[in-house]
Amino acid sequence: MTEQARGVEEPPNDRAQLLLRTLIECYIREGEPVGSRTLSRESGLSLSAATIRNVMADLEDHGFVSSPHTSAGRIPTDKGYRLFVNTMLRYKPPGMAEIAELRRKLELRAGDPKALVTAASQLVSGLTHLAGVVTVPRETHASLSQIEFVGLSGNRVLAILVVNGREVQNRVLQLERFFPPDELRRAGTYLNDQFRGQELAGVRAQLVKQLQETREQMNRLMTDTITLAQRAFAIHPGDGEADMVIAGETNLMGLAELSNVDRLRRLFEAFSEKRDILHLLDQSLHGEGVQIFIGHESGYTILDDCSVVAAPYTQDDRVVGVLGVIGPTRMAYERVIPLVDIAARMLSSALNLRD
Amino acid sequence: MTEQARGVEEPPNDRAQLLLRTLIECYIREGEPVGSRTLSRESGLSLSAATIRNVMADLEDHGFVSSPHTSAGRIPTDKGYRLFVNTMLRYKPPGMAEIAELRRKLELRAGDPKALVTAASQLVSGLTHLAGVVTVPRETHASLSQIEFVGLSGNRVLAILVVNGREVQNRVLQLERFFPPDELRRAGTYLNDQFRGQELAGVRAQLVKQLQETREQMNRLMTDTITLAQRAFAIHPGDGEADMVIAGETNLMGLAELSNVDRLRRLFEAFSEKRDILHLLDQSLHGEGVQIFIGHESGYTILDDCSVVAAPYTQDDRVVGVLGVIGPTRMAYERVIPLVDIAARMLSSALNLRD
DNA sequence: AACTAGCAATCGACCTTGCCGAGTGTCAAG
DNA sequence: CTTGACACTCGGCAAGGTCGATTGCTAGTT
Repeated sequence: MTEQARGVEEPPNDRAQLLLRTLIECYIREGEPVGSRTLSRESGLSLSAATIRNVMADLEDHGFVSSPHTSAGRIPTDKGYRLFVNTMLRYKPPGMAEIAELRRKLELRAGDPKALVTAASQLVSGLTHLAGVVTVPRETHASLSQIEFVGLSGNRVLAILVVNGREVQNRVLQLERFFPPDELRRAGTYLNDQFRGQELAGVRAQLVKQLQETREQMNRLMTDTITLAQRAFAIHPGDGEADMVIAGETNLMGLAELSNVDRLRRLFEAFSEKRDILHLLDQSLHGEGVQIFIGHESGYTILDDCSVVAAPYTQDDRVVGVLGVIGPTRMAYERVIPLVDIAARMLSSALNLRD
Repeated sequence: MTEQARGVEEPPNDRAQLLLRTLIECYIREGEPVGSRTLSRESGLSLSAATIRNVMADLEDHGFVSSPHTSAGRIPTDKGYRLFVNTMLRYKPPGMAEIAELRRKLELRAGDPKALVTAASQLVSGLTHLAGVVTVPRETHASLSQIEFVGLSGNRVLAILVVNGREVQNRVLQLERFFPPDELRRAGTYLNDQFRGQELAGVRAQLVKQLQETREQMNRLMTDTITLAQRAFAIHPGDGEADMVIAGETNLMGLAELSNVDRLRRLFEAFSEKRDILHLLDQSLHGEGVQIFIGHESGYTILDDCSVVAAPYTQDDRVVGVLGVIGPTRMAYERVIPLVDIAARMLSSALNLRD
């Protein structure tokens, strides 16, 4: 029994790999099934079409390529793309001009995370002609810089939290009783003195503890202050769950592989639902560097025939979000992957720019 | 010379109108060109197909219908739809269940304009199976309830404006020098005493006047306070220009009349550009009640084959935005128009709910 | 043993043809 | 003014045919 005959999952030999690479490059370029004659011309090897057919039959047996029907060349399978991406990709880094544009447009928005994310999404979308997607940074470590209370009409109070010295969060609290302005001010001063510079999560924990201790002493004023603070520091809707910004979805329209209108609609609905896409991107949060999900690998049938290339980005050396693109499986990986990589780095550095 | 022969723009006679109405109702229902036999069956008049053909020829001469080609029935032109909508529409108001759903889901979000607008957009989109679009309320009259300053890192100061007793605006100001906390507090107290309850625009004007008067007295502290305030009340980016929320764009996919992929893409690009759509909706801001733009009437070629049904909504008896839907010219006007009307009223009342 | 050439078979893409049905315009008769 | 009859037009559909590309296989070559 030869190795071949056993039909196990060993990688194909060098020649077959070269041919697979040529085939995938051709297919990505042309978008049409590649036949043996074309490969014989383009591979660089001086092999006849007949020989190539034999190799192709092997590759098909091993599941790297498939034929849409008898007598239309071969197209890569997800497994074929995976091998291609893993072991035989020749990266083409973006040109200096593109890098410069990225840097310029991102640095322009340094200091405003929301604008940065939007810009990054639009930039990668524009440069790749695919859909760009960036999750908004999650507040992993949110240290309290300042808190203020402002009385609104009725029993409502506006809590303003300044976090990490630059981001501002507003929370409107509906309270049980009216708090006069000076009481609000006193509460603010107390909290600022007590908790400035600490993590929000930690503050919450301490407040609970204090509340129990103080309640025993029946100090009404203190209890109220702490209750007020607890409300302000309560988990905010949207605190934990991430959000994302998508740009250039329209680039996906008119792509041959998504010509099925119904599939395209479901894809767009997935974009506005966000849930599945976010779950997928979450997986890139852990793991370093560029992650690539090819076709069914994502696990979401909506993304069949689509690939996702994503890279985490950091703030203060912690991963806080993911930048990536979504496009057809047949995308120019050799250009997209380095671009996503660089864009994620630039976004990180723009996020960390202090002003 | 008979009236007919003069070929002027007089409306067609009753019978022709009835036939036109039947034709349009048929076409909206079926989506296919309507022939003379169908009309003869459905019109209720006992006329033969031949007679109807004569009437149709007249209607075509007057530009109310057109034939895609010889020997395919007739379809309405924009002008035909216009006459239909203006003079012979039989409204079908939405059912109680739908009205109840609208009211419930909107009242749930009373007090949060942004959430209201999003919900309204999704609701009308869902009920009509078209794209829902709502402009966010413009702050026509913004009376200052309260202003507070919070020092941030560096020379930056966060200004918090509470407007109309409920809406909160944050503005980060990059200042020339450092303002210590007590100076910020004094400025806040001064401005609150001076301007509480006044219109933002008025405040701006008064500040300019005060600045000139005070400058002559060389009161450094006062000048600085006023400069600070001026910055806080400066025209905010996005203050003047409106924004909007679109929901259910995907409903437009797969509609026969938008099957042209390229047209669909341009339409979606117009959605994300927003500019043209906003201009169009602006026209509905003035004018009362439901406005309808049919096909080319909008003046934007992107919206050819599309109609826009929109109605302004109010806050404190002033028009502050527009609620509407975008769909194919061939839409069920008799259901959509009353729905948009009611939805706009409900949005108004939800906006005016005090809590 | 590896490679190649040749060949038949297969299949999709594309075009033509013919035909059907739906629809129109016209005309003469009622 | 209405009607039925007739000729004509056009899109859609199915059947059939050609063309080209590609494959699998086999037999021959290096």
